[in-house]
Amino acid sequence: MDMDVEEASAPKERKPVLVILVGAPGSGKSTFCEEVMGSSTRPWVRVCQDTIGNGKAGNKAQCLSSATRALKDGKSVFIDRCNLDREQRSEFIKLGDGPQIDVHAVVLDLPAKLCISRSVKRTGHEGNLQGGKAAAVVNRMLQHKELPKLSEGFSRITFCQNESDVKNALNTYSTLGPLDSLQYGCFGQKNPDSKIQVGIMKFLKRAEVPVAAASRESGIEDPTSQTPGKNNSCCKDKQTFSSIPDNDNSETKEVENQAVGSVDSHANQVSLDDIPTLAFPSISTSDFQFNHEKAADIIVEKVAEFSNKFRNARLVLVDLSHKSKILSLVKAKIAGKNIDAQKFFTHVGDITHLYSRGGLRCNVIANAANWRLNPGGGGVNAAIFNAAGPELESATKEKVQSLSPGNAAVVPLPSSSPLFTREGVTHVIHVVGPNMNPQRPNCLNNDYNKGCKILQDAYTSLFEGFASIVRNQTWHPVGKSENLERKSLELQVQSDCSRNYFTKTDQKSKRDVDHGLGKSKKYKGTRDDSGLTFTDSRNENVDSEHRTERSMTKTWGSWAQALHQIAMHPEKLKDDLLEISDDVVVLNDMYPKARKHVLVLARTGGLDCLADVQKEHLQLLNKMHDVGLKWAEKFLNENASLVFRLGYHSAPSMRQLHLHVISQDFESIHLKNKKHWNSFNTAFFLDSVDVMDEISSDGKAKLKDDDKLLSMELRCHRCRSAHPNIPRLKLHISSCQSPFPAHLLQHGRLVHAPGEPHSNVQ
DNA sequence: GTTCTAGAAC
DNA sequence: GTTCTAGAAC
Repeated sequence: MDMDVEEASAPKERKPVLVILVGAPGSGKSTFCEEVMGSSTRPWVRVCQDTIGNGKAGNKAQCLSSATRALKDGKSVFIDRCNLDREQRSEFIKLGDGPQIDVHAVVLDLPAKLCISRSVKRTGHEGNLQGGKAAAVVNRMLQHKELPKLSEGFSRITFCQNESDVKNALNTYSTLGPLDSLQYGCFGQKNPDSKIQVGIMKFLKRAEVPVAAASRESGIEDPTSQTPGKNNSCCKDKQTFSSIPDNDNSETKEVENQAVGSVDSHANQVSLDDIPTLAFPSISTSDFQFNHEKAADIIVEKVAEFSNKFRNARLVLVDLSHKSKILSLVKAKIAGKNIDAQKFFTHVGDITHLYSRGGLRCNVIANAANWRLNPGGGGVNAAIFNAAGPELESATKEKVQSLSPGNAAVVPLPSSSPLFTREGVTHVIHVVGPNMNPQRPNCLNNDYNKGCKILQDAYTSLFEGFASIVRNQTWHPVGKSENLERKSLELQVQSDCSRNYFTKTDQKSKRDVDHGLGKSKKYKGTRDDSGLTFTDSRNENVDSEHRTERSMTKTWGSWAQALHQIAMHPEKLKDDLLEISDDVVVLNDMYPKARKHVLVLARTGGLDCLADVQKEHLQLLNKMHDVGLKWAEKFLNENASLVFRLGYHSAPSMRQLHLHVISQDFESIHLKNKKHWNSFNTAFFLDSVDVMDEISSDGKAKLKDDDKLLSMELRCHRCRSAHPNIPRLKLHISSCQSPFPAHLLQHGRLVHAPGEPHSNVQ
């Protein structure tokens, strides 16, 4: 890297650092300064407003001039005052103008209770803030606090939210020698993962997995889940730092400051992560009882080794709890290393729900597997196998039978796996680490020489496996075992529609080619108005005849023909269809909008949509309904917590009458916009039972094809609460336990497992 | 149907 | 600056 060159050629320069402490009275600012100054080899000056007037309180101007003098003398400076709002900080930040001084913030964002109790207890405080009045002052100050952002002009911000964070920060600054400088960016905040620069995004677009990149949703946070009155400042801020000369970290980098208030919830995370990302649990430290300190050293070592090798990929260490020891250890150890905070960070959350619950997009996850590679045991292994469904088990078996400690195996996840559809995970990498637990096979009996070596090997294999995925996905993102349906469908339609290709898998590359060839003109409207007939034939050739009055409804684009082609020639795709009979074809929706989402496709020619359906088709509707029910019941046997709804879109986008059988969790990364949601959750969606009634009594269905329905506000399908955008809606529905509206509970509109309370569905 | 983009809206 | 939407492409 060019950094090495710089280090070799440019001698390190003595560079003062201006540290602006941010914290309420009692947060420990003065103690922090004193401790650092007591052990640092760097000359420090503490500028304290409480004592600057000859031991008595002074004013801001005095502080500013005192700090200026010290910085001129080449000394590093602590600004020891509360600095809780932006305005207070701004003038001090200006002292760092120019490249010669690094301006840092150290935020002592400790619980208010703690600050208050310290303030109340202390005597002889320099600022005379002690005893009873302290509580009121601290409370008032904290109500108005504004956490610092990089955009204010800081080159580094360290957030401390508990004593251990403070210790780490103390250590960082105490050991900062006169010639050292610290890495730029935000550290220690609860949600370090997050957005990446748009420019980088564009650059990455070509190298990504289509499904993982399918959505650009972000902003996942649910105001309804916040305690009212609590600080809900999930403010995001991006800042690009251009090169700063004479600094160890003089590369251009963009970092994000995500100041998080007192709400301690990973659900607050905001992410736009289309970059290849490996999420991995700590290997061997759980059930295999590997020493945490040693494991943390190895993680840091291996991350340092690999993270810089990845140009456009990220590694994320995941654990379930904020209290995770291994996360704290790694965070502490990584602080001193020169590792880009965007290429590696830690994340608190469930590795099987990183996207749906944490907003963190990871296309690859690592599994702390057992040597048999079976779903047994507990912890991460059981959770991942469970979440990925039987698909992972079979895909794993196909690939490898067993794995010895220190090794990893990459398994592409079939597209039918819930982890694929819901979370965008395309690969699972099984890793087996060393075992120190005598209750488990292959115990190393505390031999850490061997153990460390094996753990190092395990991480090497894991990261190399990830690297191979990243490399291979560059231009052929859909792997062999992934989404056969899509591929076949593409072939099918290509062969059948001689003029208009419907290529899905190939879309990206095709688009790129198109740029060179120029775009075809749009051809909606007149030219396309030839076309469709409605005889009862299955011969697609009838399409080129004339239209009858009943079907003046719609003009179908080339892309909308896929289902029609399947209905006409299901045998060509038989391996990818769930069921074929004389009347219907059943298939998985290519872009499922829920955990289970299948289509029951009518095979009758000329039946493009509900508008075309008449009394004569009643028997067919009944049949479609029965087949749909049968599949719903099959899925309910596998997972009794699901709830299904069967129905039609008033105005479908795809030609050929099809019944949606869709589970009501709507957990899918393919559900991306208002139209998607509203097409299943407004009157636009017509329940199959109602349609059959209407056809039976009136000979036609009451269509609700008003476009307004599709652009209606987003409301939860259970509790009817409104949500401002899709990410927030999804977050809400992932936990909403309200019963379904009464209307849906009637007339068999919802299908659930016998005995399963429909009000308590996941 | 999905994807991408630009520009509006926040 | 980020997020959302609409329009156009296929």
